[in-house]
Amino acid sequence: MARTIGSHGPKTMEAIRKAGLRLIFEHGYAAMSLRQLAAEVGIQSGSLYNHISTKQELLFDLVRDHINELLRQLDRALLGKQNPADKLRAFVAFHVTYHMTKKHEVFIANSELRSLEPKNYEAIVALRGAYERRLAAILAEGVAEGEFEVVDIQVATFAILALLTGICTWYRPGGRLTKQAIVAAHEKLVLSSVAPGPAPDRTNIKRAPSRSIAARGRPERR
Amino acid sequence: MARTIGSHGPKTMEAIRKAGLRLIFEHGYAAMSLRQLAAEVGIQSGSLYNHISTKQELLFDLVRDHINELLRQLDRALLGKQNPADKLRAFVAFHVTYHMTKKHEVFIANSELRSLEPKNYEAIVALRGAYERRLAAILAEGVAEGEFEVVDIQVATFAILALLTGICTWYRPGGRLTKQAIVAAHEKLVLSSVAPGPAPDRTNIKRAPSRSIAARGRPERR
Amino acid sequence: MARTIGSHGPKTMEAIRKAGLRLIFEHGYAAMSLRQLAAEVGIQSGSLYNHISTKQELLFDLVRDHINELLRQLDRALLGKQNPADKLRAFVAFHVTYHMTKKHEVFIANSELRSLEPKNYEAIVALRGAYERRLAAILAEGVAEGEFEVVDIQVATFAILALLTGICTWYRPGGRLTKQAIVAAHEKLVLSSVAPGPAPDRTNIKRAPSRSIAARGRPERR
Amino acid sequence: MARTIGSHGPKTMEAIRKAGLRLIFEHGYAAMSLRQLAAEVGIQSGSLYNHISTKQELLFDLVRDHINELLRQLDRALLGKQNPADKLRAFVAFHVTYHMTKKHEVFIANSELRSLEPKNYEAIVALRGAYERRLAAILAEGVAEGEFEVVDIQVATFAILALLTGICTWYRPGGRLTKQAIVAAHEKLVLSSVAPGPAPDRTNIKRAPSRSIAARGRPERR
DNA sequence: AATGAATGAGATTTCATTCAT
DNA sequence: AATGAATGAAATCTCATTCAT
Repeated sequence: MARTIGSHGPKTMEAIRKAGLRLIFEHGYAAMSLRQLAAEVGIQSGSLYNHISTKQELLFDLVRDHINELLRQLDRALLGKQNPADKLRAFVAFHVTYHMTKKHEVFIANSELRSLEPKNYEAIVALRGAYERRLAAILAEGVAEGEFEVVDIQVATFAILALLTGICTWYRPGGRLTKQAIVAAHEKLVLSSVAPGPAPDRTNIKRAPSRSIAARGRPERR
Repeated sequence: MARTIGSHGPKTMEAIRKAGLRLIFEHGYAAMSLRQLAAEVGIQSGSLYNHISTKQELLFDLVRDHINELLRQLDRALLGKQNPADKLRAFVAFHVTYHMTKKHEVFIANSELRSLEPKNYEAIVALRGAYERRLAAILAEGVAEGEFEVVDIQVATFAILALLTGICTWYRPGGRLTKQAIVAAHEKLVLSSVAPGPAPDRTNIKRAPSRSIAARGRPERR
Repeated sequence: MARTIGSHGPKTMEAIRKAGLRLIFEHGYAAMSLRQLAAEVGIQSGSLYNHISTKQELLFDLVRDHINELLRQLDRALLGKQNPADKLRAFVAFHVTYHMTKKHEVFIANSELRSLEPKNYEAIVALRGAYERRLAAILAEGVAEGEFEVVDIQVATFAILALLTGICTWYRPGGRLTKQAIVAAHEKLVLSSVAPGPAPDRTNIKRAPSRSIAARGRPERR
Repeated sequence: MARTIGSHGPKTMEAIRKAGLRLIFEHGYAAMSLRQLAAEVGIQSGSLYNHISTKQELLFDLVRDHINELLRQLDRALLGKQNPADKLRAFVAFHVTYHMTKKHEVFIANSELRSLEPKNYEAIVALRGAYERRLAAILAEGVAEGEFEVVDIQVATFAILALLTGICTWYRPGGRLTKQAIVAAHEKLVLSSVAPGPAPDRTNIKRAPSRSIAARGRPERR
């Protein structure tokens, strides 16, 4: 909408990234055409290639830069937190807040991994693993200290991340709830979810032998 | 000349649906070409049109049929459950189990809504709303009876659904955990998450005025 | 010119090949666009892909099929010739005649080798080597029997082939000379060129140590 | 900001010509992009236009300058030669030597005529005609004096030129033969080829009525 | 004389869809 | 119900060329 017609100079690249994020968020990588993107930026589609090398590289750059930033800021948010509950609360608050601010980036980084070419995919999954391990470590520490209780750390990690990341499918600024309320709602859910508590009314569960977090496999391709 | 190779007879439609589910799951709707799909089935792409009317209709049918089936089976799973905790446990068990069995369908029904044309989109969102309302109602009942505690029912509904649906991004049969273990892990997480419990260490939260579940807006399009 | 509008069925492939030969002959492979080619055939450019897999494959097929045919017919033309002079005369007559009939194919097979991708290039050069070796063998035999005299067999082979192949840059049916006259002119030139005869008025020439024909190197690429 | 890397000053034009010759030789005019050329020279493609006016003009200049130089040097090489055989030997020696030194220029001047726009094409063909006429005149003189025997002077002219020009498709310095040996090999072939000699074993050939050399037609275009 | 960014045309290739057979 | 060949639009990407700086 902010069509800076005949966009020029070093601002063009930034405009491409911003428009790219929005279009991929809305339509998906495969469904976004470079013509659309160029039109959004206000240039001819061929002119995009003065700034990007391929469509695939654009996606890769967007995702990689996002995850790097995410990791950097997460580590800052966790700084100084001592006990597992504080860490977990900080993790949730950071994650939710960040996702409300950068919902395009976050959504894309989760949903468009399958659009990455193998080499790029490997690189991103490695980065993502680092982020997941931060949460897994917090949970493991809490379990070890008896503060938390989960059936399986890996499953809990994935589940909590899915829960938190779900925000960017429905959050829109100016909605019914304030950001703080949304953060609080998620803190309650997550903190409670790992609290020692009501045993499920089932028995003979094969307990997870390992609590190290395994790499998620890539969905099989043909 | 005709019918040299490839499947034929009434089995073809089923083969198309199955291959379509897998290909859309792997590559996404936009990135799946009908040539790919036809090749998977063992026919020419033109022959697909003896069975489907358009690519879009195929997606719509797959998603609609899935959600209808989901609702039907959910209602059966909830049959006879009386108190909110039992209902919630049944919901989780059903949802997780179903998602492990039909991960392609479930994933597509969540991730490819944006690929539906407006009319189809509306129809599906309406169906999905019915499913969401089942969970929202359980939570509301539990809160009313003092069994559950959440900051906001709508947020909790979306969060729990996101948590549960996350399974289909990583589940693979034959993995480290049995199905029952996975179900149990999720039951623990979800049941705990809404248990009356550790107050978040924040105050003055603007409480949600309404607990009716609002329709999620569709992401704005151009 | 023979634009069979809306060309259909199995004739299309033949039309593509014929038009492709002419257009590559006239403009060169790189300068021929598939739109041009399709227009010539009377179809849309996308429709070409019902018959060819890529532009490069079209070139490769045209060149390979031509060289195979050339070899086949050469061997037939040489059948039964006993002494080197008869063989050489037959070679010249065949080569010249063939080149007048198929000047497009011949020209392309010589001038567009550089447009072949490495793998295709290797395959064609191997085939071409077989053709060159036929002539080299005739010359070697003639030299051994004292009927011919050349300074270097490899150089003579390349030179004679260049001489003979030059025809397709200027020959046009209906010109000043009959085909027979053209053949006779070339027979005279080639037969004389290797006849024992006027020593060049130079001395101390480093004689060629080997008379085996070496593979021509591919022009270096970047 | 400007002039960070890459050649500059008056040497740039020479670098462009040299790189252009090599790239056209290797890939052909149509397949050489100005980006490639600029990269080779070490500048941006836009900067080429400080030195050339269009891609087409670059080709034209390269070809024209080459042919002019060729003519100039040929005339110097023929200076003082009296009888046809000496002239022909001098022609061959000059041509072969020159082609070994300037194989890029020679090859392009022969193979890229079709890439010239009509006006440029006419100009070059006129120049080339002058060169061809030098050889045709030598042959005619030799035939008139009874020193040479050919079936048709025009055909012989074209054939000998093709033979001699073939060198630049295979010559590479440092190969098996010395330059002198290569020259000698070609002198033998050419001098012998026009020597009165073995009548072809055919009869009733329609003799060429004219011995003036006709202009080669340009290949028909669309 | 060089850069970097733009243009507008055009390249090859793929797509969903149609239809006579 | 399947094929093979067609369409017309659209995809990504490259091209020669221009021009303000």
